[in-house]
Amino acid sequence: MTDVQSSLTPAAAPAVAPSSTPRSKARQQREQQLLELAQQVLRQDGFTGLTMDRLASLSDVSKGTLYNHFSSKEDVLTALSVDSLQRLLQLFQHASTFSGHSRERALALHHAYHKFSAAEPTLFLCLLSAATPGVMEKSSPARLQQRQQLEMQLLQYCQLVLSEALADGSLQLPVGVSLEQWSFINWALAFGCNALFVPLRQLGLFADLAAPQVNLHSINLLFDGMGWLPLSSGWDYQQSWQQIGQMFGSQIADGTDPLLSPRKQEQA
Amino acid sequence: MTDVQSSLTPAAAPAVAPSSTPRSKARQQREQQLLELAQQVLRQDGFTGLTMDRLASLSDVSKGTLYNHFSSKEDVLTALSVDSLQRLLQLFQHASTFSGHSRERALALHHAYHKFSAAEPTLFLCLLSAATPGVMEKSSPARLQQRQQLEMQLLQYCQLVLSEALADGSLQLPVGVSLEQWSFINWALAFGCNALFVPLRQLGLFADLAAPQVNLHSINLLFDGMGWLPLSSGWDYQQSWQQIGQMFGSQIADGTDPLLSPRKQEQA
DNA sequence: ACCTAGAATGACGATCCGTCAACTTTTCAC
DNA sequence: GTGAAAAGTTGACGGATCGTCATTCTAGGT
Repeated sequence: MTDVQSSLTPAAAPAVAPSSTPRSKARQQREQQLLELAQQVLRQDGFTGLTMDRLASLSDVSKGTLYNHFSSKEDVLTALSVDSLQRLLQLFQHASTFSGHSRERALALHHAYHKFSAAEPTLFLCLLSAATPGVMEKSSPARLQQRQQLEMQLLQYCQLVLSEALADGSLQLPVGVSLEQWSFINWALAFGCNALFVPLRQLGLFADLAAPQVNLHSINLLFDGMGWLPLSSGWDYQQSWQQIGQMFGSQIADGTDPLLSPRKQEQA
Repeated sequence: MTDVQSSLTPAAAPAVAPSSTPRSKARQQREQQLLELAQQVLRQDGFTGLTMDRLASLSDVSKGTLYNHFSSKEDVLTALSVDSLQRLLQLFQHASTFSGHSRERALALHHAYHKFSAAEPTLFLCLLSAATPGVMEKSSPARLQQRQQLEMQLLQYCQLVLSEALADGSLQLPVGVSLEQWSFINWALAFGCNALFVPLRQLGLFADLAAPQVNLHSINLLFDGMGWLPLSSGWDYQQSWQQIGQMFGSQIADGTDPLLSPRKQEQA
């Protein structure tokens, strides 16, 4: 609880053992295809348009097989959220390698989160929906646990950067405050900002240019409040933000919501 | 967009005209009873347990009449979220009268939000669910608009307190930053914190004592980052928090999730 | 007492969910 | 190579829930 320093090297390995038997390998591959398809349906016809019958008929498997992968319709949403978290984890891993001072690396984590929500609004909405009781009540315990575990891993990246900042002296922890608390607060701010942004963007409100600005401002306020050096008054974080954006440029297709995002795979 | 100063006196009046004809008055009263009942069902049997047939059979009206009030099951959830926002609005109104300096009043708003989410987790989860596409797609446009309008009114309270702080000199707006941005950021942080807290609390994790602490810390970080005087280093906001809590003591039943919260009304 | 506009009812059709007995494919022992 | 057991697949089916609508009821006016 107090000292996580020792376990602070987040593993980039997938949350579940890849179980390299050819059987379950093919199984996982098909599951990915199904999730891909579900995503496509969500984008085209909204969350109301996603039904199990439809998903089955559009795919190359039957409904029975579909239910071999997902325990319920809601389980599909949770699975999509797990997928999103795994991709976020990769982005975080990449972001944490940004060459700069520790506060810039923390900014890179926020940037990754923000860019993901902007580039993949549908997946982000899955993330939001999967946090809803109506969905959680009907999802399989296994998948819920997977989700929670991934969230923990993401939080560990936050804690990693924070601990680096403590180590290099650019940040100091006041008495009575824990590392976990500050990383939780970072998580909450990022989640809140993006959760409020995405629906607004979906409605066409809010110029796309405003969102990153406000996001950056919010992070600067938080970090300045922490006393994280260099303060925003003594560093051009606008420029850092753009540099980080360039680093991510190739990783995330920005702007539009691409139809097939993670890997282009046609169903055979 | 730039100057909302003039319209910064939030009205406490209900969002919709009370339309005092005796007909629609009775109609609204019954709608309240139905929402009360729906809430009860949600608490007892979860979001999965809420069906229109069940709601109708438990109430004193038939399904047809139910659908005269709500266009769909999801519309009930949105209606509950509208109800929640109206109660939040009242709490905000009360909070904004706290006698203290402007930063304390802002803290009071956050306190109100936090306490509401802790005292009425079910209603807060309605608020969360109603922001979900699956629910929004099936809700009536009228009620969605009502929700948005109430959110605007709540934001106006944030802007009101911020503008007071600007007026008394305890806060200064940097160039390139708008009042709306800062109030939005406040909203996002509060939403994020509570949205992450509530599910954890539901699962029994997270001691109830930790949540307010972290919440207060997060607000202090944000306000310190804004340079809002007096800074947390020069004022005991822990004490302010408790004083505000006492002020709300009678307004919100703390701790447990009371079965009949807003007004005790038995169905005749 | 009668009439009419509007409200209430609950039976009904439609949709969608999740299951399961029958059927096909794969694996593996001999 | 063969046959049997294990694993996987299928789609028709039962059940649950949604939302509607023709019918019935009621309140208020003449």
